[in-house]
Amino acid sequence: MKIGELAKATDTQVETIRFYEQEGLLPKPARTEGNFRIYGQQHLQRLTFIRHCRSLDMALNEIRQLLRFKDLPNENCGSVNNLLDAHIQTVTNRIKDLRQLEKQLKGLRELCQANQDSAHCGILNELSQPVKSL
Amino acid sequence: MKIGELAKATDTQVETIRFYEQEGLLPKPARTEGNFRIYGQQHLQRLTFIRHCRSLDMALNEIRQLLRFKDLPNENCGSVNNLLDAHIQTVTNRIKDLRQLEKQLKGLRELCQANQDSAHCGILNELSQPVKSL
DNA sequence: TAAAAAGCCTATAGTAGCTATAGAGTCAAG
DNA sequence: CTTGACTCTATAGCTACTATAGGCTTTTTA
Repeated sequence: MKIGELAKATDTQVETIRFYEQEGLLPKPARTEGNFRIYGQQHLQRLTFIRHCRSLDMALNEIRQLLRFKDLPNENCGSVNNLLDAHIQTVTNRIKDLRQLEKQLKGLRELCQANQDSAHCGILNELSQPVKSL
Repeated sequence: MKIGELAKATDTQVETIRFYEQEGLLPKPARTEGNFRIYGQQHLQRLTFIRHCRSLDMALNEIRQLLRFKDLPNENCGSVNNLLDAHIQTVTNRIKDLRQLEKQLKGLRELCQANQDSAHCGILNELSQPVKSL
């Protein structure tokens, strides 16, 4: 399978695949005589794994760790659980932050309902004040 | 006021201030004989505005636009409202995405409660499957 | 008064995870 | 045999900073 086919099969950009190789997430594949990369089922599976993790917003470093566990099938998988728990916590925290932010933004938005001139715009005036919270 | 004082007054890193200058968000200040930057009240106010916007997670480009409106006090501020509305929408969407993600991650986490060996870990196995949704 | 410490300067590279570009080579179809 | 699609490497760009190196200025301390 050439890189374009692998790209289609995993819904990934060609450049991204080369980038993962460079990052050591995907092993270097064999090459044709014309120097084209040739991939097999193992690559397909590994890239599928990576993309699935990315769709869950995991960092490449987290994925690197998960791949290490996958490569050592006799290891205890408690670390996988830990990693996932930590990631869930990160996401939960981020949601909390964003909700807070949303509230602030909506409050700010209410300061100017009319279309007046900038000099009297409640939003611009408020933004000129020092940050209070957050 | 020297750069360090401005940094303290606005709770900003010195490097960040120089970066804003380079980006054209802060006007170039006067210099002392020894080539140190000297800031006045205007700089303080402008940086306060920028930092306030950043604390609301606005992009530098959005801030650039807001600054333009601020600099033209006779302009109609309808664009300010539009910009803010768009930003609120972005944040709201991001929250929605993250909630969905959180759900998926928690579902994934339930696939492995025990500490077994990696080869039988429900999480690693699931991650090896192609992405279905999202 | 001299030396040490703190602060400032510029220029450059690194962070994350790609995306885009340039310029060249390879391959299949018409 | 030429066109077009695909591939190759190397490099730069994106965001918003942060960090580093190496050198100057100013302030503090002995």
